[in-house]
Amino acid sequence: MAIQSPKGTKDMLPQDSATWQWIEQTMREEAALAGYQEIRTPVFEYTELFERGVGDTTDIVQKEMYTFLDKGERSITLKPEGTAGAVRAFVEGKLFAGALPVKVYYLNAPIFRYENPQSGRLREHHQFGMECFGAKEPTADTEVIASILHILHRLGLRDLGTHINSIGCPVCRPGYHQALKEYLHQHFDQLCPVCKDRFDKNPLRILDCKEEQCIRVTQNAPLTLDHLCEECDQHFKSLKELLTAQGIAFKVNPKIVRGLDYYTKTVFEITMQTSRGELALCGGGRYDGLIQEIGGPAMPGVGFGIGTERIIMELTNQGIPLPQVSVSDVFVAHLGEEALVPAFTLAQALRRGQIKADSDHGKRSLKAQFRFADKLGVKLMVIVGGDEMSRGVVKVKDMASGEETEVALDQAVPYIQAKLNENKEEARHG
RNA sequence: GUGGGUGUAGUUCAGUGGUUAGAGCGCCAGAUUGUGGCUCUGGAAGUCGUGGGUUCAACUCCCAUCACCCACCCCA
Repeated sequence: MAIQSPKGTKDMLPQDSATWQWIEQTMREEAALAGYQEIRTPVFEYTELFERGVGDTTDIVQKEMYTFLDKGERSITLKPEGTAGAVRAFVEGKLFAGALPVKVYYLNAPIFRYENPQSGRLREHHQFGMECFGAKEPTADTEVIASILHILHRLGLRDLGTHINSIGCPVCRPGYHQALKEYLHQHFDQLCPVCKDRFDKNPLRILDCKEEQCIRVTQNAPLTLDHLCEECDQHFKSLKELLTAQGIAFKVNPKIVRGLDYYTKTVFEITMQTSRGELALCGGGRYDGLIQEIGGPAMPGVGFGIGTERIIMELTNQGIPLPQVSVSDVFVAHLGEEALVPAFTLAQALRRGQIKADSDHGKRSLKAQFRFADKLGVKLMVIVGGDEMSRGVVKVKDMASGEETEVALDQAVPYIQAKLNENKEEARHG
């Protein structure tokens, strides 16, 4: 049996590369417009980074990390999310000492979580993320939300849900936890077994449970929004105003909790509709305590991560046409073995002339070369045959019109350049 | 971790115990002796996931096992 890719991983095959590159290009451009620069951090980090950053009571840390000991007995973990690594690099690179805020993005960083794969869920997936370090104002929250929505809009996606919430800060959270636990305690018997377990460890997570019995209990549970301190309340109000002023439609969803412990104040999700309900495309929020937790100065931050595979899933769901790129614009066919090298040489010359050109490496029949070239989607076919070679010419055939022209071999490159430009012009005006 | 489904040609799939396991698409060739798409004709291509069992006979029934897909939980 042939070796397969590991469970939950997926190859990006050549037929998908144009789609990925198009998405990446859009992300780069939109991030640059907002003043974000690229950052790349290692695929693996010391496990402690995620235990401290993401939080050791979260599902991610407790059961979903790819953790192993390296040969030096150090505990290593493959990135289960993008923010902690970016924050670590920000602190280690002492970027906090320079001009603030520092705004960075990471492009399709591989993210690993040990889960059972299914539709829209992989063990390795890729995330684009934007992080703004050193700005506590809600304009920063608005900026990152607006950027990702612009990206999704430019890709052609519509009807996505933007959900926001505020989960408070270390000032207001203890009071909220107490209120929530008091409430849940009265209905403890009605909770699902998993949530009974969560009660002590992470009561906030119970709000996110989808078990019917728990939804019934949590319907009337106290909300973080009703227990915000003055500062958090103002921040959230201001965020809502800013979003509205930017023309961004959103819904306040007081049940959004997020699966990472570092969030403070703003949390948000951008969701898509699937046959099985809503699925998060993008998740993010504010993390005003994280930079300090990781050993940096007390400094606020806000950002998000978005899964590229899920973007592609949604592009497909919405039937949005994906970019098709012709592999080659010109194919140089040889006729007879003696023409093989001259055809190859001409293809090389075309490439030096900035033309995407290809030729046959084998001894295929002219017909087979035509069929192959047709599948590549070439615009022009060049035929190098014995008859033409003896007269120092080649034939150039326009694949769309079928029209054939004889061209002197030493004029072939400029002729083809001109011909392709002409076609391009026609396409633009037609 | 728990439950459901599916494994047959390169691929998508048909095939409910009985000759030599089929089809569409793809691939190769011919019709067109130097020309693609459309059409027609022909051809190559299979350890029927793997291991065991029942049977005169197994792709088909039974058991085990592996892989993949889907769902729950949680998330991107």
